[in-house]
Amino acid sequence: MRDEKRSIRQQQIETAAYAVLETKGYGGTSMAGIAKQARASNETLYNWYGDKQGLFRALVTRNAAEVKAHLVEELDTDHDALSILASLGPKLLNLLTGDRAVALNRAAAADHSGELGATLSQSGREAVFPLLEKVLERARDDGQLHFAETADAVGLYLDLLIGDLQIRRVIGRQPSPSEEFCQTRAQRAVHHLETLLGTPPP
Amino acid sequence: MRDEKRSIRQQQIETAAYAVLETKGYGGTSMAGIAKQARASNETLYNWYGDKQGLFRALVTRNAAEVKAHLVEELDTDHDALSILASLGPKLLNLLTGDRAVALNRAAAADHSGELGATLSQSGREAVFPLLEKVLERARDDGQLHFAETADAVGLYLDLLIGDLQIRRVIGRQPSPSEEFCQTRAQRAVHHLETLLGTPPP
DNA sequence: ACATATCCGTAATTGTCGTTACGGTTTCTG
DNA sequence: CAGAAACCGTAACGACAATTACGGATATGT
Repeated sequence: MRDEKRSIRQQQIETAAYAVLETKGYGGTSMAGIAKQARASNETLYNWYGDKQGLFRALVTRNAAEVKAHLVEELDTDHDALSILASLGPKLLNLLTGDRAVALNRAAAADHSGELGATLSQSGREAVFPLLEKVLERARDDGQLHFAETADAVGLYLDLLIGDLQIRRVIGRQPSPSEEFCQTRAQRAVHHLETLLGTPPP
Repeated sequence: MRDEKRSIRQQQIETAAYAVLETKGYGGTSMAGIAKQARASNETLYNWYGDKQGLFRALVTRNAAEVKAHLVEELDTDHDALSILASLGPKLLNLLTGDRAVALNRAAAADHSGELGATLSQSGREAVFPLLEKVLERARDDGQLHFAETADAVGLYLDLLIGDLQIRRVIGRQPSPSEEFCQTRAQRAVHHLETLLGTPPP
């Protein structure tokens, strides 16, 4: 009962942190600003998260957990592999180029210690990667795709899906993509993947 | 004679700025730090560049000019289009993921005004794009590639070439790629482009 | 209801940054 | 060579951020 309240409050604080981050940018985000936005006190922020970096670490890890949960949900079906990719791709693309992910990437870019970047990557790309490996290997078992190195195939898929969209989002040169855009782009990625890996090498 | 000295001094100052930027990160880069590293005075920095943003704008535009110069040099040959891509790709990839470009992208990510990002993109991707369009259209004229929308083809090439390498570099999760890595990755991009666009649609 | 731990609002502390100002020195110009 | 202009080194100023501290309010457990 006690813990639930705290958990709710943390959600509120982290939501407030995103709000400040998305409107004022990383440089303009201060602990005091987050506290005011959340109607919380400085003391609470420091008691709960230790320091500024700790707060952002919490944002990153929680976000990553949510991303992974979304994807695992999609994965635990017995649909055929390529149709899994078709439904998973848009969701993944949407998550990776959404406002929250972009704000976190900006924070990681500004963090010279590299810790945020490491956390973001470990719980982002490096958590999604093995899931995609499973999907693509299932596709290979079904004879839909042919490749030798699973990691290369996953890398190719991610290149086709994400491309340089994320970096362009991060430097502010690309608006948040629409749902349809993610749809068509994910379809294109699967289509190209089929063309490139659909026929066995001689 | 006066201008030459100033130009040399500006080079030194901007080199110093990169040095600080690459070792201390964007957040740790101050005007005073750059001045000290360049053995210049604060006053000179402000007289020449106006303010901090002006200095970074100068870095971005000068960097972009150099990138474009490198590429145009490559382009003004009469080699066949795909072999131009083969020699241009590694160079482009090297420039985009090199330490300087990464530092600038981090600066752009931290700049909430979006101005640096706009300048970086306009003089980077948006300057390279038309050059690549010319190359791909030459390939189409020669019957090597087939596509309807030139912009889509260029986008596909860039996705295959760059992928999410840049964003991973920017968040500190990917070391600066080696020359050979850029070579093989660029070759892979051309190879896949040929597979995807090499045969005319029905 | 009471004692206690927690939280809010606010202020203090300390440090840094962007920007401006200034005396001394070097460099150009005529 | 004299005067002017530009540049260096350093300091000053105001703003703001991270972090800590504290009194009053609020919720918690008994």
